[in-house]
Amino acid sequence: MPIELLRQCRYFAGLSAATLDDAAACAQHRRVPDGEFFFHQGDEARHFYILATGHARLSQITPEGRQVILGLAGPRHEIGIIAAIEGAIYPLDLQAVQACAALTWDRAALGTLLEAHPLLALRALRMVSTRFVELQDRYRELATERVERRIARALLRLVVQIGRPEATGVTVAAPLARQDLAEMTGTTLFTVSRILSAWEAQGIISTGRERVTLCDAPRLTRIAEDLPEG
Amino acid sequence: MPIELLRQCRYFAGLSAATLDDAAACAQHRRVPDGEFFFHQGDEARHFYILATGHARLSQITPEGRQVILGLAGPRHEIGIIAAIEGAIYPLDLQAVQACAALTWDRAALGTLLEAHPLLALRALRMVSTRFVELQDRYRELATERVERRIARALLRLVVQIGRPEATGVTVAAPLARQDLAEMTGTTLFTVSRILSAWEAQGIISTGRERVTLCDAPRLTRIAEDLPEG
DNA sequence: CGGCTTTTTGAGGTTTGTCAAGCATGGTGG
DNA sequence: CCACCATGCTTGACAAACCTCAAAAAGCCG
Repeated sequence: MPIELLRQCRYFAGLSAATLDDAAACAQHRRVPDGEFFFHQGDEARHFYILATGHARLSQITPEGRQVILGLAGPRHEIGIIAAIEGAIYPLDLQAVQACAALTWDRAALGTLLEAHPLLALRALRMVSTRFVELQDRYRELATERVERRIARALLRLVVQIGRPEATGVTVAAPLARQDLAEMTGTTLFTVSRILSAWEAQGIISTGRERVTLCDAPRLTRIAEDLPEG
Repeated sequence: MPIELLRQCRYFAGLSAATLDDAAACAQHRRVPDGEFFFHQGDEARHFYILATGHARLSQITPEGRQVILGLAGPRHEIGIIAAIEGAIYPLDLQAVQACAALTWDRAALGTLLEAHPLLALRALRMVSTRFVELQDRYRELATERVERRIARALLRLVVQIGRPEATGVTVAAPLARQDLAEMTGTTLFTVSRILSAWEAQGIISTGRERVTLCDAPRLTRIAEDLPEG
C-alpha cells in the first residue's frame, strides 16, 4: 500500500522499483488528528512527510500574531524535504485541518536513501525549485493584482489541487472558512465575504459554512485573468 | 582568481580543493554590459552563474507588462542553479544594471560536477531552500505589512546585501530609482517618493537621483519592526 | 544651454480595511 | 426532537491607506 502511494506522488513517480522498495522499507506511519500540528515553524526539521489521507494547512505566523496561509496540502503531497538538510528548521507550521495519515521519513532514513539513490537529491532540487517558482508567481500576484482577482486565483488553485467533483460543480475538499481564504490572499474575512456573496449572486459559486463550490469555472477564470466577458 | 571567487561564495564555501579545482576547470567567463539581459523569463535554463562584478536585477513581468523586482544580485551571488535540472526554464529575467562579469557553467558541466561531487547537489538543495524561505518571508510581509514598513525592510535588505560604506552612512551600491523600490515592494513610485522624502526630512536617509544612503539604521529598523521610538 | 529622465508635490478618487451589529448554521445535550 | 450555544457569516457605515493623474521642479549629460 505505501508503494502505491509513492508511485502516485510526484517525488517518487517513475523511479525504479528498487528505489520505491528502499523508500517504503524505511517509511514510518503517522496519524495526526484534526487540528493538531505535524510540526511548528522553528522546529528542527527532522521528518519528511507524504500525506496519504486528510488535508493540512501550511501557514506562518507574523510576529504580531497574524496568520498567513501559504497553501493546503492533500493526499500525495510531499512536505518538509528540507529535513534532508542537516540543521535545517521548518520555515512554517503544518496543521491538520482534518484527521490525517501520512508516511514519514526521518533524517537518518532520508540520508541513507539519498545516498543510495542520487536521483532523489536531484528530484528534491526539482521539487523545491518548482515550489519556488509557484511561490514567486504568487508573490507577483500579491504585488500587482487587486483582491478580487487574488481570491479568484486562490479558489481556482484550490479546486485544481484538492477539488472534489459534485453534481453542481467542484467543491474544495477541505474545510475552508472565509478567514482562511483571507489569510491565503492577504486580505480580510470581510472583503472575502463580500466578494463571495457577489459571486454567489451571479451563480459563479455556491457557498456554505466553511465550504465553497465552484459552479462556473470559465467565468471565474475570466475574473482571474481579466479576459473579456464571454 | 576564479577559485578565489568560488571560495568566497556560499555555494562552494568550505568544499574541498578538488571540488573547487573541478568547478573552476569547467567554468567559463561572461561579460554583460549595462542594461543587457543575462537571460529572459521563459528561456530554457542552460547556464548557472556566479557574479564576479557588477549588479543585476532579478525581475518578472506580469502579463499586463508590469514589472516586479524580486531582488538585486551582486558579486558572489549565485543565480540559476535551476539549470542543473533537465528541461527547466528560467522563471524570471536577469538584467545587468551595471556592466557585469560572471563565471558560468553550462548544463553539461554542471551535470558532470554534480555527479563527481554529490555534496554539490545537496548544497544546491540547501541554496534553493534558503531562497525559498526568504521568499516566503517576503510573501508574508507583502500580505500583512503596510507600505512604509515594506520599503523600510527592502532598503535594509539592500544595504546588507549590496551596501557600500561611506562617510555619512551606507549607500546601496547599485543604481536604485524610486520606481525600482516601488517594484520591489508592490507599490508605486509616487508612494515611494513621498515616504523617502519624509525619511530624508527626519535625517534617516539621504537620497539623490537613483541613489539612497542609509544614515540612521537603528531608526529605520524601528520603522521596519514597529519597535517603540528610542 | 537644451533635452532627457527622474523626482517631487498636490488634488481627488478608489479600493480596501475597521468596527459594530445581527443573522445563519451545525453540533450538543437535555 | 428541540432549544441552545459556539462559531462562522453577512451587511452597513465609516475611515484610512494608497493609487491615479497632472504639472512642475531638479538632476544629469552631451
